Amino acid sequence: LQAIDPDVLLAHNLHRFHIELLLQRISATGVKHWSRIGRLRKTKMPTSHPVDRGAACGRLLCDTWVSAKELVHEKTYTLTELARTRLSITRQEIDPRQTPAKMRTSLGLLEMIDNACKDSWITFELMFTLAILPLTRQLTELCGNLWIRSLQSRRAERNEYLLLHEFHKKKFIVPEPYTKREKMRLKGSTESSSSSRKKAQYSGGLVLEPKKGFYEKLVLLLDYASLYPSLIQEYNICFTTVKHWELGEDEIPPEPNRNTESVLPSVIGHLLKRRRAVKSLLKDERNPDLRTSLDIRQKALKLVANSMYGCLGFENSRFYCKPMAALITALGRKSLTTAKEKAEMTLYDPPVEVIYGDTDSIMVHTGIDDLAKARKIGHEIRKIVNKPFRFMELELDAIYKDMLLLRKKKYATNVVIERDGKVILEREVKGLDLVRRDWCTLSKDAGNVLLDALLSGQPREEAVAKIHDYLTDLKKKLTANEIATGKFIITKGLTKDPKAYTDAKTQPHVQVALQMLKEGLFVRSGEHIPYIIVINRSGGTEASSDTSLAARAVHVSKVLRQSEKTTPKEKFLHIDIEWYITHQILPPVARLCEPIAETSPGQLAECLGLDPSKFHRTVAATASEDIDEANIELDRKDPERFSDYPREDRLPLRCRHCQLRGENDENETRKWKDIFNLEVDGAYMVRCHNQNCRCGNIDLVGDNDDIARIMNSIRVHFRPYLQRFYRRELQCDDPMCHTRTRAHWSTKCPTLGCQGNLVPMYSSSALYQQLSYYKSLFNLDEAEKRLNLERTKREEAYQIRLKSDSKAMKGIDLPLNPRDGLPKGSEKRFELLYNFVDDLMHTSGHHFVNLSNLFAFSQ
DNA sequence: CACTGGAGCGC
DNA sequence: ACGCCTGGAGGCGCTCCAGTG
Repeated sequence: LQAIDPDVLLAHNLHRFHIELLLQRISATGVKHWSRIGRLRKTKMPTSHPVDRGAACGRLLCDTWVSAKELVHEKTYTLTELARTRLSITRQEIDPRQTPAKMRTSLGLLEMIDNACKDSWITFELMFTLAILPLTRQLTELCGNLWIRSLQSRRAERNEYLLLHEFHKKKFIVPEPYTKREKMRLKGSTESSSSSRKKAQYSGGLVLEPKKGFYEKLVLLLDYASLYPSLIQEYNICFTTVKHWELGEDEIPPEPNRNTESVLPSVIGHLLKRRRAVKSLLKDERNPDLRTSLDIRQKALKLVANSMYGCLGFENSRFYCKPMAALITALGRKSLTTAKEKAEMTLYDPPVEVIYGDTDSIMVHTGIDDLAKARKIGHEIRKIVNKPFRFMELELDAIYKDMLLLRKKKYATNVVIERDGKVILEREVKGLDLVRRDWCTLSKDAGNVLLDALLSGQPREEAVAKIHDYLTDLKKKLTANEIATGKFIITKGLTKDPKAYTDAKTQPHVQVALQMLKEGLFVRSGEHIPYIIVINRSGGTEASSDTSLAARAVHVSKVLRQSEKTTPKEKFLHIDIEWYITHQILPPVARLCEPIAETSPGQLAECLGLDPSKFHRTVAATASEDIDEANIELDRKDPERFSDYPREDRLPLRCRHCQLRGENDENETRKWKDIFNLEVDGAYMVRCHNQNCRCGNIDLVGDNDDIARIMNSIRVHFRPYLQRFYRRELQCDDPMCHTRTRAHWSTKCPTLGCQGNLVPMYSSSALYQQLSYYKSLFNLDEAEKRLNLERTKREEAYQIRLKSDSKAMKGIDLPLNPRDGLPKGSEKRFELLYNFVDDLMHTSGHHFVNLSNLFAFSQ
């Protein structure tokens, strides 16, 4: 070191391992001048945190482990894995326990040296591939902090320095950071709770309720470019404009005055402006070296701009400001909501639908296949949303050919990419089990096969058949032991040192880590443990679930090694195939197939050779679509819920004069639906549609005779529902079991071997639903509200179009008020009918009957 | 069944 | 004024699992 005097020290895990190791060996072997590791003459060797204590000051410390974690997303960050994914190099690993043996022979020693050299080169290449030095240098130049700190990826400190310089330049006095004692006092002796993540301090981004399902028409992805930075600019959010010092706890500050430009928005604006400039340079640059360096510049500018918000919410930051962070997220939620509303306000045929959205994006189902048309819709929505903003910009980010939307933050799509006039599809999977490292490869393979089948564009039946075949075949291979051991590996990360876990005995990866420690291996927080679940070794001959899961987890190397040398002691390790099928394959597979009507968890389980009756509820319980009692109150407030009420449950009425009714004929039905659903053309709801009717297209609710007749119709129509309810028949909720019974002493299915639960075939809530439907037919107040809402929506949409588009839509229909078309006295009669149904509901008391409460005594 | 800690995603 | 010691560095939202009482 003294001779070379390097500027940079480089290693994988340098910060947490090599420096400490070097110092330790120096002191153990008594090497003099330890401080030559750095460039300052120091007398005392630091006892802990040598990097922070400046043991190597004067040199840059580049740790590829730290940098890779910040710069790229990987499953694990071992040198081996990074070499594989980033450099396509297969790195040879040496078990540290083999080291002493290798050191004893010259061949072994040579092997070790060779290995160490190769590792050095790999690390070196990795550093260049990730462009660690140029990028951190850019960040440092931007923010004015120390380069070595950028290499430690301390984002909060970077932001701190950027703001310090900026405020200093503008002659502001900046806040002193809190001392440790002050922090303690502020927190009011809140216990340290070192474990995992704290509870959220304020609310964050909005996630729209996904309309789950499988979409086969084009879906648009629209999102705000750099939402939080542009919000800061748009609303002039700054330490000087947000009155954060006047607020109570958990109060969201009012929007600041937008007419001045304050420090923070100008800093952000500056960053974004520079980035745009660099990007435009990049566009025309042909020299590949300059291109990479420009690309790094723009990436650094983006990183800094994007991390500003995060640091406002970071308690230990000098510029910590919870109210500002809370205001930014609140405005973000508002922006997302307005984007959604404006998108739905458009008038397309078929109407577009916002099916999902997360924080800064909305996904719009167009219902069409025409790419050009869909793109046009996207740009129109974009225009409408962006209209009022100065800085914020909604962009059409992608178009999906089809989409499987399972839950919040969990979906798979085929992205449409146009290259040289040709359309290519690219799979994108977000949040599903198969992108998570805590599922074994076997499980992910299955997931991928399923997605391939479902998103292939082939008919559903074929796809489902393929899936069933695949699972059946998989089961066969599993029982025949034809699957490689590697496919069973599950990986989990340690968030703290293995010994620090309070519930160590329930966590497989912690158990394995503890075992590794016992065997003299080096394991600590941040590492990822690969393990396999085996059959209980303590001699259990039958069920493998005798022992807890954690106790049956074994490190991969143990299982792998036993296949090489077959010592009888280690042959005890049998992979628990049954557990893998029931816990690693079936649940993710069942979740993927949830929106697919052509199959069911029971059928999937059967393919895997399992008793289907045991797995009817493998899909998360929340997936239940039953309307439970608690939701009734909520449902009542939603007048639109009857717009697609099943045809067979709708009330058929005849016109007194022409006997027109619309039960069978498609067109007629549609008309009648319009009549009774008080839809957009509300004025027609009480009129006969028969052009030649002698009623003269007047009203169906014309006089008291009509009232009596309609009441009677309702009574007659309702009777079968009531009877069905009182029959109290129960059926098994397992789709494979067809048991029906009137037994009510137990909720368990009486059929032998079936694990299902009995549920009412016609529940009290279904009955309530039916009554609510009748009611909705005659609720003029609700109808009026809805039509008014629709009217304002259309008017606004019209205005927007008028402004944004010179040739505005012609003949835009504004909905009428339902009361406008009512003949004299009809309003009164509607009220009578409404009250009639209301009475029916109350007198019969069906609106809150709960079967399980009713029969609770008998359980 | 409700609840918790832990993990690992999405944005 | 100086020596000595310690400890950790972006946010929240959302499943999903295993275990507990």
